[in-house]
Amino acid sequence: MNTTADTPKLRLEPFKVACSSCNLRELCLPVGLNRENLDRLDSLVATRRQVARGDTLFRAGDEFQSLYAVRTGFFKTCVSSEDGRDQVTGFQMAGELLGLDGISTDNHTCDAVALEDSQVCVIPYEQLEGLSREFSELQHQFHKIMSREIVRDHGVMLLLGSMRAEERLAAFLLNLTQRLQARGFSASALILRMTREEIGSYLGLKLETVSRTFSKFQDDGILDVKQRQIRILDQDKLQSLVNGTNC
Amino acid sequence: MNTTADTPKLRLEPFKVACSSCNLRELCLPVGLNRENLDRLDSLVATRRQVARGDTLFRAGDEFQSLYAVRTGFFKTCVSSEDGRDQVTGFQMAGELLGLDGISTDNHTCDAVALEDSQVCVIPYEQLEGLSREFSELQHQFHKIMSREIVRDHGVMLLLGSMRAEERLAAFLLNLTQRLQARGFSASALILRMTREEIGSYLGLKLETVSRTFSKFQDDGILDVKQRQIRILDQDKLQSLVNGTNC
DNA sequence: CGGCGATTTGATTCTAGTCAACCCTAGTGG
DNA sequence: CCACTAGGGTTGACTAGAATCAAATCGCCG
Repeated sequence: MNTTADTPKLRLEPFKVACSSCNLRELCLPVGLNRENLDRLDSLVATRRQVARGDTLFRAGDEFQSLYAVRTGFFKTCVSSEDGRDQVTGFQMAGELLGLDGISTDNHTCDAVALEDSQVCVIPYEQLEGLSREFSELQHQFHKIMSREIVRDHGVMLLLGSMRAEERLAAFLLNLTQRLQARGFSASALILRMTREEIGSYLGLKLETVSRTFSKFQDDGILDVKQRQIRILDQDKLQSLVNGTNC
Repeated sequence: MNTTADTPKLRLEPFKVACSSCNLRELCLPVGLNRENLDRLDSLVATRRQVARGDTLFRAGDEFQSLYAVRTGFFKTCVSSEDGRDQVTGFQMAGELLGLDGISTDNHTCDAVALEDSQVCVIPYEQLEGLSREFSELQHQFHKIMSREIVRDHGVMLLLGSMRAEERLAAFLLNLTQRLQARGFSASALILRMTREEIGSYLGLKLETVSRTFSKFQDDGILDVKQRQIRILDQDKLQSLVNGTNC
């Protein structure tokens, strides 16, 4: 969950930074594009946007115009029902796309909130459609990203529908560390960017239950928990909670 | 949930039936296509497949090659974790697409099982990508369908993460009748094609809880429940359960 | 230093899960 | 035609796990 977001250097980078030179290009939209096509994508993804911690990138109801690729920082997305209930539907880190929900009705259906000072690449959607008609690699990669989101959501449904609190938290932590590891961070230490309440909302638990479960993992020697700093002491035991291996 | 599936007439239709003459064209992939483009889509969606009740259209792990549009009948999709837990992720009726999950890894990630004798249109995916590069209406409609699936999944996450049993079942029934109504069926009477256990799996409840909740709705005068035949007696009360209006 | 939001922990309640028995209904075969 | 059976469904008694309510503590920021 550490990103380079908090190094002041980033702020001084030129406003335009090309996909072709982005260190996330192996994780983000450009996967599988050759040099020529990368250059064309660059011309599309021309602008960046800073989003300060706590600010929203977009809200439910906002007109949908662009997708956003997280460049640095960390986001949550949440939907809410008429009666005020709300549900965190995901946490997004560098290289992940935000805004796919907006395509269906031309309006966003969830809020995207920055959990730390963040920077996103703005991808005008109409232009993306246009470009992806021109070269199939981009088209295919974009479809894969949408499909992956669907598969991810099904995984969350499995978690919410059939796992107990400990299993949910274990699965959540393993998922986070896996994604962090893919970005070059440690697999065993992380700093949570979200509150217990946000974790709880994502996992379908109350914040007290999240807190208790962290404490239990600490007691069991699985984790070292210091507020939002987490160290995984026993990866195997965590994994076995998800698998149900030792139940 | 009544479709024309059980009229023997259908079986005698020619094997090829065009999207352009399909009565689902306002719900399915062809939305927004003009006549010329419809004809081109027809050439792509050339084959049908019958799936008998209880049979699988595809299984998790199967190679992904095609999407499927439900023409008649009713399906469920379910994912399962390594340890055997499984979760129904959706129920699909006429005009809805199956198989979107497969794009992400070129393998399906869930099982699609027919809950009644069904017929699907086979949409070869590579060809769909090709055609949607050629005309933007198809491309856009396809993207909308994927996005709608993501939005739908977020709704289910909200349901699983924050609703109580009664609210879940009420939301489920309202969603079903809404979709049936869009297909010309009654908004107040339906026949469930799935077992209590399958409903429970979808809603994150045990089958006993589903059964008890049906009974309670019956006692409260909200529903008339005769096995799988449901009649909605008090739509407003059902709606208010979802909204939390009268809690 | 004071205050606030976030977190932890304890005590209690309540919802849904578990286990078990029984009941329908449709389909089977004598 | 009817008894038999199996699978799905209902209901009851009890339990477990998470929610709720409440209080105390921590850590950060002005």
